[in-house]
Amino acid sequence: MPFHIFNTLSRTVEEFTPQNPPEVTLYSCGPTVYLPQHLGNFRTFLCWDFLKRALKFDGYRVRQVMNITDVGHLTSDEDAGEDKIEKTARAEGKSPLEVANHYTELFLADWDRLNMERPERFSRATEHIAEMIALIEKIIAAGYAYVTKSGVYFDVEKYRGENRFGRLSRQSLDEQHAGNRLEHSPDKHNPHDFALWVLNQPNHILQWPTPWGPGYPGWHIECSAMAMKYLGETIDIHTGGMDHIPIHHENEIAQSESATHKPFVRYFVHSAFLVGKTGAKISKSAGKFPLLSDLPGAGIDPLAFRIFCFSAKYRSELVFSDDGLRAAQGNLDYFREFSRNVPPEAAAPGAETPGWAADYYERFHEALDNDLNTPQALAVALDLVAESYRRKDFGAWPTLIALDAVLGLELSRYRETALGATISADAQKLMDERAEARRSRNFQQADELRKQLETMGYEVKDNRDGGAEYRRRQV
RNA sequence: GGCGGCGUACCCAAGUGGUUAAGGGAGAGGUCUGCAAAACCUCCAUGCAUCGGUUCGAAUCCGAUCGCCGCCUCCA
Repeated sequence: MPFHIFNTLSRTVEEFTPQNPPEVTLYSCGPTVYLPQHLGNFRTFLCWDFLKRALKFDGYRVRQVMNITDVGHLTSDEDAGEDKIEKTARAEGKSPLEVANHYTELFLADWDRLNMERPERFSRATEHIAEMIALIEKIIAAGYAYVTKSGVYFDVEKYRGENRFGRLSRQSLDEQHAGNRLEHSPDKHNPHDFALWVLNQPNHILQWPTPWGPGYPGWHIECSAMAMKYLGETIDIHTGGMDHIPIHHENEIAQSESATHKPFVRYFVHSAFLVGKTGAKISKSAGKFPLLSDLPGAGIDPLAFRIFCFSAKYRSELVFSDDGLRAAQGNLDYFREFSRNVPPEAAAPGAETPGWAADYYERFHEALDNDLNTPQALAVALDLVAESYRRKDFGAWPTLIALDAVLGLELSRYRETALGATISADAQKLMDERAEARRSRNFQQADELRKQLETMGYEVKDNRDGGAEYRRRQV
Protein backbone atom coordinates (compact mmCIF):
# COMPACT_ATOMS: atom_id res chain seq x y z
CA MET A 1 0.00 0.00 0.00
CA PRO A 2 1.35 3.44 -0.85
CA PHE A 3 1.55 6.13 1.79
CA HIS A 4 -1.75 7.85 2.60
CA ILE A 5 -2.24 11.06 4.52
CA PHE A 6 -5.11 13.37 5.43
CA ASN A 7 -4.89 16.53 3.35
CA THR A 8 -6.57 19.54 4.95
CA LEU A 9 -7.06 21.01 1.48
CA SER A 10 -9.47 18.23 0.56
CA ARG A 11 -10.41 17.11 4.06
CA THR A 12 -9.90 13.52 3.02
CA VAL A 13 -7.22 10.89 3.32
CA GLU A 14 -5.34 10.91 0.02
CA GLU A 15 -2.73 8.71 -1.55
CA PHE A 16 0.54 10.56 -1.32
CA THR A 17 2.60 11.15 -4.45
CA PRO A 18 5.51 13.60 -4.39
CA GLN A 19 6.35 15.83 -7.33
CA ASN A 20 9.78 14.34 -7.88
CA PRO A 21 10.01 10.91 -6.34
CA PRO A 22 11.81 9.67 -4.43
CA GLU A 23 12.36 13.16 -3.06
CA VAL A 24 9.80 14.76 -0.73
CA THR A 25 9.91 18.42 0.21
CA LEU A 26 8.58 19.09 3.69
CA TYR A 27 8.11 22.42 5.40
CA SER A 28 7.20 22.41 9.08
CA CYS A 29 6.10 25.46 11.00
CA GLY A 30 8.48 25.79 13.92
CA PRO A 31 8.60 27.67 17.19
CA THR A 32 8.72 31.31 18.15
CA VAL A 33 11.63 31.46 20.55
CA TYR A 34 10.53 33.80 23.32
CA LEU A 35 9.71 31.14 25.93
CA PRO A 36 10.64 27.48 26.45
CA GLN A 37 8.75 25.13 24.17
CA HIS A 38 6.27 23.13 26.21
CA LEU A 39 5.27 19.51 25.75
CA GLY A 40 2.30 20.53 23.64
CA ASN A 41 4.66 22.11 21.16
CA PHE A 42 6.82 19.01 21.14
CA ARG A 43 3.84 16.76 20.61
CA THR A 44 3.36 18.49 17.30
CA PHE A 45 7.03 18.39 16.37
CA LEU A 46 7.11 14.70 17.23
CA CYS A 47 4.23 14.11 14.84
CA TRP A 48 6.35 15.48 12.02
CA ASP A 49 9.29 13.38 13.09
CA PHE A 50 7.04 10.33 12.85
CA LEU A 51 5.82 11.54 9.45
CA LYS A 52 9.33 12.06 8.18
CA ARG A 53 10.55 8.69 9.43
CA ALA A 54 7.50 6.94 8.00
CA LEU A 55 8.16 8.49 4.60
CA LYS A 56 11.76 7.33 4.78
CA PHE A 57 10.53 3.90 5.82
CA ASP A 58 8.64 3.94 2.52
CA GLY A 59 11.84 4.66 0.66
CA TYR A 60 11.40 8.40 0.17
CA ARG A 61 14.19 10.89 0.60
CA VAL A 62 12.87 13.76 2.68
CA ARG A 63 14.18 17.30 2.62
CA GLN A 64 12.73 19.14 5.60
CA VAL A 65 12.95 22.79 6.52
CA MET A 66 11.71 24.22 9.79
CA ASN A 67 11.61 27.89 10.66
CA ILE A 68 12.76 29.36 13.92
CA THR A 69 10.90 32.60 14.40
CA ASP A 70 13.11 35.10 16.14
CA VAL A 71 11.29 38.29 15.26
CA GLY A 72 8.01 39.82 14.35
CA HIS A 73 5.18 37.92 15.90
CA LEU A 74 3.08 40.43 17.72
CA THR A 75 0.81 39.93 20.65
CA SER A 76 -1.94 40.88 18.25
CA ASP A 77 -2.39 41.02 14.51
CA GLU A 78 -2.59 44.78 14.57
CA ASP A 79 0.33 47.13 14.54
CA ALA A 80 -0.47 48.24 18.08
CA GLY A 81 0.73 44.91 19.46
CA GLU A 82 4.00 44.22 21.13
CA ASP A 83 6.67 41.91 19.77
CA LYS A 84 6.77 38.85 22.02
CA ILE A 85 10.50 38.48 21.85
CA GLU A 86 11.00 42.14 22.68
CA LYS A 87 8.57 41.77 25.55
CA THR A 88 10.67 38.98 27.05
CA ALA A 89 13.81 40.96 26.30
CA ARG A 90 12.56 43.92 28.28
CA ALA A 91 11.44 41.70 31.12
CA GLU A 92 14.79 39.90 31.31
CA GLY A 93 16.94 42.90 30.53
CA LYS A 94 18.43 41.30 27.45
CA SER A 95 18.59 42.08 23.76
CA PRO A 96 16.07 40.41 21.46
CA LEU A 97 18.92 38.46 19.88
CA GLU A 98 20.05 37.15 23.26
CA VAL A 99 16.52 36.05 24.08
CA ALA A 100 16.11 34.30 20.76
CA ASN A 101 19.47 32.58 21.03
CA HIS A 102 18.81 31.40 24.55
CA TYR A 103 15.44 29.83 23.78
CA THR A 104 16.70 28.42 20.52
CA GLU A 105 19.41 26.55 22.43
CA LEU A 106 16.86 25.17 24.88
CA PHE A 107 14.64 24.15 22.01
CA LEU A 108 17.40 22.28 20.21
CA ALA A 109 18.56 20.52 23.36
CA ASP A 110 15.05 19.22 24.01
CA TRP A 111 14.69 18.34 20.35
CA ASP A 112 17.71 16.04 20.59
CA ARG A 113 16.56 14.51 23.87
CA LEU A 114 13.42 13.36 22.12
CA ASN A 115 15.63 11.76 19.50
CA MET A 116 13.97 13.68 16.71
CA GLU A 117 15.84 13.81 13.43
CA ARG A 118 17.09 17.30 12.77
CA PRO A 119 15.55 18.90 9.69
CA GLU A 120 17.92 19.32 6.80
CA ARG A 121 17.71 22.98 7.68
CA PHE A 122 16.51 25.10 10.58
CA SER A 123 16.03 28.57 9.13
CA ARG A 124 15.90 31.72 11.21
CA ALA A 125 13.60 34.52 10.18
CA THR A 126 16.12 37.29 10.86
CA GLU A 127 18.57 35.65 8.48
CA HIS A 128 16.09 35.80 5.61
CA ILE A 129 15.01 39.42 5.60
CA ALA A 130 16.28 39.94 2.06
CA GLU A 131 14.19 37.03 0.78
CA MET A 132 11.10 38.39 2.51
CA ILE A 133 11.59 41.85 0.99
CA ALA A 134 12.09 40.32 -2.46
CA LEU A 135 8.91 38.29 -2.09
CA ILE A 136 6.91 41.31 -0.96
CA GLU A 137 8.18 43.25 -3.99
CA LYS A 138 6.97 40.42 -6.17
CA ILE A 139 3.55 40.50 -4.54
CA ILE A 140 3.33 44.27 -4.99
CA ALA A 141 4.39 43.95 -8.62
CA ALA A 142 1.68 41.35 -9.15
CA GLY A 143 -0.83 43.85 -7.80
CA TYR A 144 -1.80 42.04 -4.62
CA ALA A 145 -0.34 44.39 -2.06
CA TYR A 146 -0.31 48.10 -1.35
CA VAL A 147 1.97 50.39 0.61
CA THR A 148 0.70 52.71 3.33
CA LYS A 149 2.23 54.72 6.10
CA SER A 150 1.80 51.97 8.68
CA GLY A 151 2.80 49.06 6.51
CA VAL A 152 2.63 47.01 3.36
CA TYR A 153 -0.66 45.14 3.34
CA PHE A 154 -1.86 42.16 1.39
CA ASP A 155 -5.01 42.87 -0.58
CA VAL A 156 -7.26 40.04 0.46
CA GLU A 157 -10.26 41.49 -1.37
CA LYS A 158 -8.47 41.26 -4.69
CA TYR A 159 -7.27 37.76 -4.04
CA ARG A 160 -10.67 36.76 -2.84
CA GLY A 161 -12.08 37.85 -6.17
CA GLU A 162 -10.43 34.79 -7.63
CA ASN A 163 -12.34 32.73 -5.15
CA ARG A 164 -9.31 31.14 -3.66
CA PHE A 165 -9.30 32.51 -0.14
CA GLY A 166 -10.77 30.37 2.59
CA ARG A 167 -9.91 27.08 0.94
CA LEU A 168 -8.30 25.65 4.03
CA SER A 169 -10.57 26.86 6.77
CA ARG A 170 -13.80 26.55 4.79
CA GLN A 171 -14.76 29.84 6.27
CA SER A 172 -15.82 32.85 4.26
CA LEU A 173 -14.42 36.25 5.11
CA ASP A 174 -17.86 37.51 5.95
CA GLU A 175 -18.23 34.77 8.51
CA GLN A 176 -14.91 35.62 10.06
CA HIS A 177 -15.89 39.24 10.16
CA ALA A 178 -19.02 38.47 12.11
CA GLY A 179 -17.19 38.01 15.39
CA ASN A 180 -14.19 40.19 14.84
CA ARG A 181 -13.74 42.41 17.85
CA LEU A 182 -10.41 43.96 17.02
CA GLU A 183 -9.71 47.50 16.03
CA HIS A 184 -8.29 47.83 12.55
CA SER A 185 -5.61 50.05 11.23
CA PRO A 186 -7.29 52.86 9.31
CA ASP A 187 -4.72 52.38 6.55
CA LYS A 188 -6.11 49.03 5.59
CA HIS A 189 -8.44 48.98 2.63
CA ASN A 190 -10.25 46.09 4.22
CA PRO A 191 -10.25 44.67 7.74
CA HIS A 192 -9.11 41.26 6.45
CA ASP A 193 -5.96 42.60 4.88
CA PHE A 194 -2.84 41.52 6.74
CA ALA A 195 0.57 43.09 7.10
CA LEU A 196 3.42 41.82 4.95
CA TRP A 197 5.72 44.44 6.40
CA VAL A 198 5.19 46.83 9.29
CA LEU A 199 6.36 50.46 8.96
CA ASN A 200 6.73 53.44 11.26
CA GLN A 201 6.89 51.69 14.57
CA PRO A 202 9.89 53.45 16.11
CA ASN A 203 9.50 51.66 19.45
CA HIS A 204 10.16 48.31 17.87
CA ILE A 205 13.79 47.46 18.55
CA LEU A 206 14.45 45.34 15.49
CA GLN A 207 14.24 47.33 12.25
CA TRP A 208 15.47 46.66 8.74
CA PRO A 209 15.71 49.08 5.82
CA THR A 210 13.39 48.43 2.88
CA PRO A 211 12.32 50.25 -0.28
CA TRP A 212 9.29 51.44 1.73
CA GLY A 213 11.19 52.58 4.80
CA PRO A 214 12.51 50.89 7.93
CA GLY A 215 10.38 48.32 9.68
CA TYR A 216 9.96 44.63 10.37
CA PRO A 217 8.19 41.67 8.80
CA GLY A 218 4.57 40.66 9.27
CA TRP A 219 4.00 37.29 10.81
CA HIS A 220 3.28 35.13 7.75
CA ILE A 221 5.82 36.24 5.20
CA GLU A 222 8.82 34.40 6.67
CA CYS A 223 7.33 30.97 6.07
CA SER A 224 6.54 31.67 2.44
CA ALA A 225 9.93 33.22 1.78
CA MET A 226 11.96 30.49 3.44
CA ALA A 227 9.89 27.59 2.17
CA MET A 228 10.22 28.79 -1.40
CA LYS A 229 13.91 29.58 -1.07
CA TYR A 230 14.88 26.11 0.07
CA LEU A 231 12.12 23.88 -1.27
CA GLY A 232 10.85 25.59 -4.41
CA GLU A 233 7.65 27.41 -5.30
CA THR A 234 5.51 24.33 -4.84
CA ILE A 235 6.26 22.14 -1.87
CA ASP A 236 4.95 18.65 -1.27
CA ILE A 237 3.95 18.77 2.38
CA HIS A 238 3.42 21.65 4.76
CA THR A 239 2.81 20.81 8.39
CA GLY A 240 1.65 22.73 11.42
CA GLY A 241 -0.73 22.73 14.35
CA MET A 242 -4.48 22.89 13.82
CA ASP A 243 -4.49 26.45 15.05
CA HIS A 244 -2.62 27.54 11.93
CA ILE A 245 -5.34 26.51 9.53
CA PRO A 246 -7.61 29.55 9.49
CA ILE A 247 -5.12 32.43 9.61
CA HIS A 248 -1.49 31.60 9.20
CA HIS A 249 -1.72 28.99 6.46
CA GLU A 250 -4.57 30.66 4.68
CA ASN A 251 -2.48 33.80 4.45
CA GLU A 252 0.63 31.89 3.46
CA ILE A 253 -1.21 30.39 0.54
CA ALA A 254 -2.60 33.76 -0.52
CA GLN A 255 0.68 35.64 -0.45
CA SER A 256 2.69 32.81 -2.01
CA GLU A 257 0.34 32.02 -4.84
CA SER A 258 -0.29 35.63 -5.70
CA ALA A 259 3.46 35.98 -6.22
CA THR A 260 4.10 32.78 -8.16
CA HIS A 261 0.73 31.89 -9.68
CA LYS A 262 1.55 28.31 -8.79
CA PRO A 263 0.12 26.06 -6.11
CA PHE A 264 2.12 26.68 -2.95
CA VAL A 265 1.45 23.40 -1.12
CA ARG A 266 0.22 20.03 -2.34
CA TYR A 267 -0.56 18.45 1.03
CA PHE A 268 -1.36 20.40 4.15
CA VAL A 269 -1.07 18.26 7.25
CA HIS A 270 -2.21 19.50 10.65
CA SER A 271 -1.87 18.01 14.10
CA ALA A 272 -4.26 18.16 17.05
CA PHE A 273 -3.40 19.50 20.46
CA LEU A 274 -2.06 17.97 23.59
CA VAL A 275 -4.78 18.74 26.12
CA GLY A 276 -5.25 18.71 29.87
CA LYS A 277 -7.68 16.52 31.76
CA THR A 278 -10.52 18.94 31.20
CA GLY A 279 -9.90 18.83 27.47
CA ALA A 280 -8.49 22.34 27.36
CA LYS A 281 -5.36 22.70 25.32
CA ILE A 282 -2.00 23.27 26.89
CA SER A 283 -0.77 26.62 25.68
CA LYS A 284 1.79 29.25 26.39
CA SER A 285 -0.77 31.95 27.02
CA ALA A 286 -2.43 29.82 29.71
CA GLY A 287 0.53 30.65 31.92
CA LYS A 288 1.48 27.27 33.33
CA PHE A 289 2.59 24.50 31.02
CA PRO A 290 4.59 21.27 31.35
CA LEU A 291 8.13 21.09 30.04
CA LEU A 292 10.30 18.24 28.95
CA SER A 293 12.65 19.04 31.81
CA ASP A 294 9.84 18.28 34.28
CA LEU A 295 9.72 14.62 33.28
CA PRO A 296 12.96 13.07 34.59
CA GLY A 297 12.08 14.12 38.12
CA ALA A 298 8.91 12.07 37.82
CA GLY A 299 10.85 9.06 36.55
CA ILE A 300 9.82 9.59 32.95
CA ASP A 301 12.43 9.27 30.21
CA PRO A 302 12.14 11.76 27.33
CA LEU A 303 11.84 8.76 25.03
CA ALA A 304 8.81 7.66 27.05
CA PHE A 305 7.19 10.94 26.05
CA ARG A 306 8.04 9.96 22.49
CA ILE A 307 6.16 6.70 22.92
CA PHE A 308 3.34 8.54 24.68
CA CYS A 309 2.86 10.69 21.57
CA PHE A 310 3.29 7.70 19.30
CA SER A 311 0.38 6.01 21.08
CA ALA A 312 -2.19 8.46 19.70
CA LYS A 313 -2.93 9.56 16.16
CA TYR A 314 -1.57 12.93 15.11
CA ARG A 315 -5.09 14.11 14.26
CA SER A 316 -6.54 13.25 17.67
CA GLU A 317 -6.27 15.31 20.77
CA LEU A 318 -4.09 13.57 23.30
CA VAL A 319 -4.85 13.80 27.01
CA PHE A 320 -1.75 14.60 29.02
CA SER A 321 -1.68 12.61 32.26
CA ASP A 322 0.69 10.95 34.70
CA ASP A 323 -0.95 7.60 34.06
CA GLY A 324 -0.41 7.97 30.34
CA LEU A 325 3.23 8.85 30.79
CA ARG A 326 3.77 5.95 33.17
CA ALA A 327 2.17 3.58 30.70
CA ALA A 328 4.54 4.84 28.03
CA GLN A 329 7.48 4.47 30.37
CA GLY A 330 6.39 0.87 30.94
CA ASN A 331 6.45 0.28 27.19
CA LEU A 332 9.91 1.78 26.92
CA ASP A 333 11.17 -0.45 29.73
CA TYR A 334 9.61 -3.45 28.02
CA PHE A 335 11.41 -2.75 24.74
CA ARG A 336 14.67 -2.13 26.56
CA GLU A 337 14.41 -5.25 28.68
CA PHE A 338 13.87 -7.25 25.54
CA SER A 339 16.86 -5.61 23.91
CA ARG A 340 19.10 -6.75 26.73
CA ASN A 341 17.66 -10.25 26.66
CA VAL A 342 18.57 -10.80 23.04
CA PRO A 343 21.44 -13.31 22.97
CA PRO A 344 24.60 -12.40 21.04
CA GLU A 345 24.02 -14.94 18.29
CA ALA A 346 20.64 -13.37 17.44
CA ALA A 347 22.21 -9.93 17.35
CA ALA A 348 25.21 -10.97 15.27
CA PRO A 349 25.48 -9.44 11.82
CA GLY A 350 23.89 -11.62 9.21
CA ALA A 351 21.75 -13.48 11.75
CA GLU A 352 18.82 -15.09 10.04
CA THR A 353 15.37 -13.62 10.64
CA PRO A 354 12.60 -16.17 11.13
CA GLY A 355 9.74 -16.19 8.65
CA TRP A 356 7.07 -15.33 11.19
CA ALA A 357 8.63 -11.92 11.84
CA ALA A 358 8.03 -10.68 8.30
CA ASP A 359 4.31 -10.45 8.97
CA TYR A 360 4.91 -8.00 11.81
CA TYR A 361 7.07 -5.85 9.58
CA GLU A 362 4.28 -5.71 7.02
CA ARG A 363 1.60 -4.86 9.55
CA PHE A 364 3.73 -2.11 11.04
CA HIS A 365 4.36 -0.73 7.58
CA GLU A 366 0.70 -0.82 6.65
CA ALA A 367 -0.33 0.98 9.81
CA LEU A 368 2.01 3.84 9.02
CA ASP A 369 0.91 4.01 5.41
CA ASN A 370 -2.68 4.32 6.59
CA ASP A 371 -2.65 7.99 7.51
CA LEU A 372 0.22 7.57 9.95
CA ASN A 373 -1.61 5.27 12.35
CA THR A 374 1.14 5.23 14.95
CA PRO A 375 -0.93 3.67 17.77
CA GLN A 376 -1.62 0.67 15.61
CA ALA A 377 2.04 0.49 14.63
CA LEU A 378 3.00 0.58 18.29
CA ALA A 379 0.64 -2.30 19.03
CA VAL A 380 2.37 -4.33 16.30
CA ALA A 381 5.82 -3.56 17.69
CA LEU A 382 4.76 -4.56 21.21
CA ASP A 383 3.24 -7.75 19.91
CA LEU A 384 6.42 -8.58 18.02
CA VAL A 385 8.28 -8.57 21.31
CA ALA A 386 5.60 -10.59 23.10
CA GLU A 387 5.58 -13.14 20.30
CA SER A 388 9.36 -13.47 20.56
CA TYR A 389 9.05 -14.31 24.24
CA ARG A 390 6.23 -16.74 23.56
CA ARG A 391 8.24 -18.55 20.93
CA LYS A 392 11.45 -18.16 22.94
CA ASP A 393 12.90 -17.04 19.63
CA PHE A 394 14.89 -13.82 19.59
CA GLY A 395 15.49 -14.01 15.86
CA ALA A 396 13.11 -11.11 15.30
CA TRP A 397 15.64 -8.69 16.79
CA PRO A 398 16.69 -7.34 13.37
CA THR A 399 13.02 -6.80 12.57
CA LEU A 400 12.49 -4.81 15.75
CA ILE A 401 15.55 -2.72 14.89
CA ALA A 402 14.01 -2.03 11.49
CA LEU A 403 10.79 -0.82 13.17
CA ASP A 404 12.86 1.28 15.52
CA ALA A 405 13.86 3.42 12.56
CA VAL A 406 10.41 4.97 13.03
CA LEU A 407 9.86 4.39 16.74
CA GLY A 408 13.14 6.17 17.36
CA LEU A 409 14.05 4.47 20.65
CA GLU A 410 17.67 3.67 19.71
CA LEU A 411 17.28 0.12 21.01
CA SER A 412 20.38 -1.14 19.27
CA ARG A 413 22.55 1.48 20.89
CA TYR A 414 20.82 0.88 24.21
CA ARG A 415 21.63 -2.82 24.03
CA GLU A 416 25.30 -2.20 23.38
CA THR A 417 25.58 0.28 26.23
CA ALA A 418 23.67 -1.96 28.61
CA LEU A 419 25.69 -5.06 27.88
CA GLY A 420 28.96 -3.18 27.88
CA ALA A 421 28.38 -1.71 31.33
CA THR A 422 31.01 -2.70 33.84
CA ILE A 423 30.45 -3.74 37.41
CA SER A 424 32.45 -1.98 40.10
CA ALA A 425 34.66 -3.94 42.49
CA ASP A 426 32.51 -2.86 45.43
CA ALA A 427 29.39 -4.17 43.78
CA GLN A 428 31.10 -7.38 42.75
CA LYS A 429 32.03 -8.00 46.37
CA LEU A 430 28.41 -7.63 47.47
CA MET A 431 27.29 -9.92 44.68
CA ASP A 432 29.69 -12.60 45.81
CA GLU A 433 28.51 -12.23 49.39
CA ARG A 434 24.94 -12.50 48.25
CA ALA A 435 25.62 -15.66 46.29
CA GLU A 436 27.14 -17.18 49.41
CA ALA A 437 24.18 -16.08 51.53
CA ARG A 438 21.76 -17.69 49.11
CA ARG A 439 23.76 -20.90 49.06
CA SER A 440 23.52 -21.12 52.82
CA ARG A 441 19.84 -20.20 52.60
CA ASN A 442 20.34 -17.03 54.59
CA PHE A 443 17.61 -15.25 52.65
CA GLN A 444 17.27 -12.37 55.02
CA GLN A 445 20.86 -11.36 54.36
CA ALA A 446 20.42 -12.01 50.63
CA ASP A 447 17.46 -9.65 50.50
CA GLU A 448 19.41 -7.06 52.43
CA LEU A 449 22.26 -7.24 49.94
CA ARG A 450 19.86 -7.00 47.04
CA LYS A 451 18.49 -3.80 48.49
CA GLN A 452 21.99 -2.40 48.76
CA LEU A 453 22.83 -3.32 45.19
CA GLU A 454 19.64 -1.75 43.94
CA THR A 455 20.39 1.54 45.62
CA MET A 456 23.81 1.37 43.92
CA GLY A 457 22.03 1.18 40.58
CA TYR A 458 22.05 -2.54 39.86
CA GLU A 459 19.16 -4.77 38.97
CA VAL A 460 19.14 -8.20 40.51
CA LYS A 461 17.54 -11.18 38.80
CA ASP A 462 17.85 -14.57 40.42
CA ASN A 463 17.94 -17.63 38.25
CA ARG A 464 16.31 -20.96 38.92
CA ASP A 465 19.62 -22.75 39.24
CA GLY A 466 20.69 -20.66 42.21
CA GLY A 467 22.75 -18.24 40.15
CA ALA A 468 21.88 -14.63 39.61
CA GLU A 469 22.18 -11.95 37.00
CA TYR A 470 23.25 -8.43 37.83
CA ARG A 471 22.78 -5.51 35.50
CA ARG A 472 23.67 -1.94 35.79
CA ARG A 473 20.55 0.10 35.37
CA GLN A 474 20.71 2.36 32.34
CA VAL A 475 19.63 5.94 32.47
C1' G B 1 -22.89 35.19 16.75
C1' G B 2 -20.02 32.28 12.83
C1' C B 3 -16.78 28.04 11.69
C1' G B 4 -14.64 23.38 13.19
C1' G B 5 -13.83 19.12 16.23
C1' C B 6 -14.73 15.56 20.05
C1' G B 7 -17.77 12.09 23.43
C1' U B 8 -15.37 3.93 22.73
C1' A B 9 -14.17 -0.08 29.63
C1' C B 10 -11.33 2.53 35.86
C1' C B 11 -7.42 5.62 32.70
C1' C B 12 -5.04 6.40 27.78
C1' A B 13 -6.30 5.00 22.85
C1' A B 14 -7.23 2.34 17.63
C1' G B 15 -11.36 1.08 14.78
C1' U B 16 -15.54 5.19 10.73
C1' G B 17 -20.88 0.00 7.15
C1' G B 18 -20.22 -6.55 7.65
C1' U B 19 -17.03 -12.48 11.18
C1' U B 20 -16.00 -12.75 18.50
C1' A B 21 -15.05 -3.68 19.25
C1' A B 22 -6.93 -3.47 18.29
C1' G B 23 -3.25 -2.31 21.81
C1' G B 24 -1.24 -0.25 26.34
C1' G B 25 -1.75 1.04 31.60
C1' A B 26 -4.28 -0.04 36.17
C1' G B 27 -6.86 -4.21 38.59
C1' A B 28 -7.88 -9.69 39.66
C1' G B 29 -6.21 -14.73 39.24
C1' G B 30 -2.37 -18.19 37.55
C1' U B 31 2.70 -20.44 35.76
C1' C B 32 7.72 -19.77 37.43
C1' U B 33 10.43 -18.36 42.06
C1' G B 34 13.27 -19.14 48.91
C1' C B 35 11.21 -14.22 48.13
C1' A B 36 11.43 -10.72 44.48
C1' A B 37 12.21 -9.12 39.44
C1' A B 38 11.51 -10.30 34.37
C1' A B 39 8.46 -13.06 31.10
C1' C B 40 4.19 -15.69 29.66
C1' C B 41 -1.16 -17.32 30.32
C1' U B 42 -6.36 -16.23 31.87
C1' C B 43 -10.16 -12.63 33.24
C1' C B 44 -11.62 -7.42 32.58
C1' A B 45 -17.24 -2.99 26.99
C1' U B 46 -23.77 -8.11 23.99
C1' G B 47 -21.68 -2.67 23.94
C1' C B 48 -19.18 2.51 21.58
C1' A B 49 -22.95 10.13 25.30
C1' U B 50 -28.64 9.88 24.65
C1' C B 51 -32.94 9.25 21.52
C1' G B 52 -34.80 8.47 16.76
C1' G B 53 -33.99 7.19 11.44
C1' U B 54 -31.65 4.80 6.90
C1' U B 55 -29.90 -0.36 5.96
C1' C B 56 -30.27 -7.40 5.28
C1' G B 57 -26.51 -5.30 8.68
C1' A B 58 -24.14 0.92 12.26
C1' A B 59 -19.60 2.61 17.26
C1' U B 60 -19.11 3.73 11.95
C1' C B 61 -24.16 7.05 7.59
C1' C B 62 -28.45 10.86 8.57
C1' G B 63 -31.33 13.90 12.16
C1' A B 64 -32.24 15.71 17.00
C1' U B 65 -30.70 16.28 22.08
C1' C B 66 -27.06 16.65 26.02
C1' G B 67 -21.97 17.44 27.42
C1' C B 68 -16.84 18.98 26.45
C1' C B 69 -13.25 21.57 23.56
C1' G B 70 -10.81 24.52 19.71
C1' C B 71 -10.71 28.70 16.23
C1' C B 72 -12.66 33.66 14.71
C1' U B 73 -6.38 38.11 18.91
C1' C B 74 -0.52 35.53 19.42
C1' C B 75 -0.42 30.16 19.98
C1' A B 76 2.00 23.51 17.98
